Amino acid sequence: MTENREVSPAAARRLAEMGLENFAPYLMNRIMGRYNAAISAEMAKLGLTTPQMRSLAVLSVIDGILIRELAVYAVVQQSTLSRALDALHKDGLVRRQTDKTDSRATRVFLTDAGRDAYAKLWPHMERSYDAMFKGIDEAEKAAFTSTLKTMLRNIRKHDF
Amino acid sequence: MTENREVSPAAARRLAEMGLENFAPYLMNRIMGRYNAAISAEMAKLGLTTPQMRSLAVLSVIDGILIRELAVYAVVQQSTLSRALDALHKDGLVRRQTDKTDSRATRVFLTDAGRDAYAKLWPHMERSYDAMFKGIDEAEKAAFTSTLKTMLRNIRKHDF
DNA sequence: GGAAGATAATTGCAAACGCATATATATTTG
DNA sequence: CAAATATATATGCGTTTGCAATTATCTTCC
Repeated sequence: MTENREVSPAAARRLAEMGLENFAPYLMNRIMGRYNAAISAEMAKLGLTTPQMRSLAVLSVIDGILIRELAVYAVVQQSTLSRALDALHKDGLVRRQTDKTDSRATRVFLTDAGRDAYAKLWPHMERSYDAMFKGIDEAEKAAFTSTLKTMLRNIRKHDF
Repeated sequence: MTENREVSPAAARRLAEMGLENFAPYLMNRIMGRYNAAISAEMAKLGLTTPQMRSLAVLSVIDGILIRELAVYAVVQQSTLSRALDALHKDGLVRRQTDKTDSRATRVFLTDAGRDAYAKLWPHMERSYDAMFKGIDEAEKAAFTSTLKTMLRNIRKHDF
């Protein structure tokens, strides 16, 4: 059970040897592909794009966040986010406000209408979330989420 | 219409209550966002897009796969894949071949040059993979991957 | 304290994407 | 067995995306 071997280490195998179905990034892309497609199909009915719905979701947790931080949390490019916020603002769902101590920066806030839109959106996110974990007990789910947190800490470029 | 629930179950909480950092889809999107960005930055240097590199990776495991199956494995839309294969073919990395028993369908094969391209590509994928799991022991990694497999079975629309 | 460099957000533009449709072939059905 | 329906892939076209450049402000450092 040693981790280091003289020849190629356990992890250093080719994809074909370990099999696609044992390669976590492949599985995660497959799963998130489905999850995101399901959500965005629902969102399209409400007239929201993925960056828009992610912005609303993040803002429901951290209101008044800086745009550059929102881009990280929502996992969208800042230029894309900028345009998504334009659309959300035009629909009256968010408002932008220049930061008090740094006038280059902008904070984004949900309006009441934005909170209503999020309230419509969340049940869909929750349904997909529950579908993902169907048949997985709380202990396994907790362990899984804990591993995810470690992984995010491993590869993130920001402190959050 | 499914199981009738008198009150909201434990999972039926709003995002703000559970916190973004405990919401698995958020964590997975963050992690895969970084993973995919890291890989695609490397791939750009080799002149490959994400659909192209995913096609090569899948073909390294399942050569001669049907295009519609490849689209599922690579998690790309079929129209996008069709164009990605055009590019790969133009570069001599894959070849298309009409299926023997169904002349509507096309199978895709790696050429020798395609296999070489994949050989250059894999070390980058592997490095990111190892980075993700840094500090996570084999048992935890195995449990995590096992949960992923269950999740994929839960939400996939195909038998593979 | 002012020039040089860093950072925040936006925007122009070309490339990539996805939906809907087209084309060809298979399968089902009356 | 011909017509209707389904499936596999490709493509036309409008939308979205991402890179790079822009504008504005802040920070550093000589």
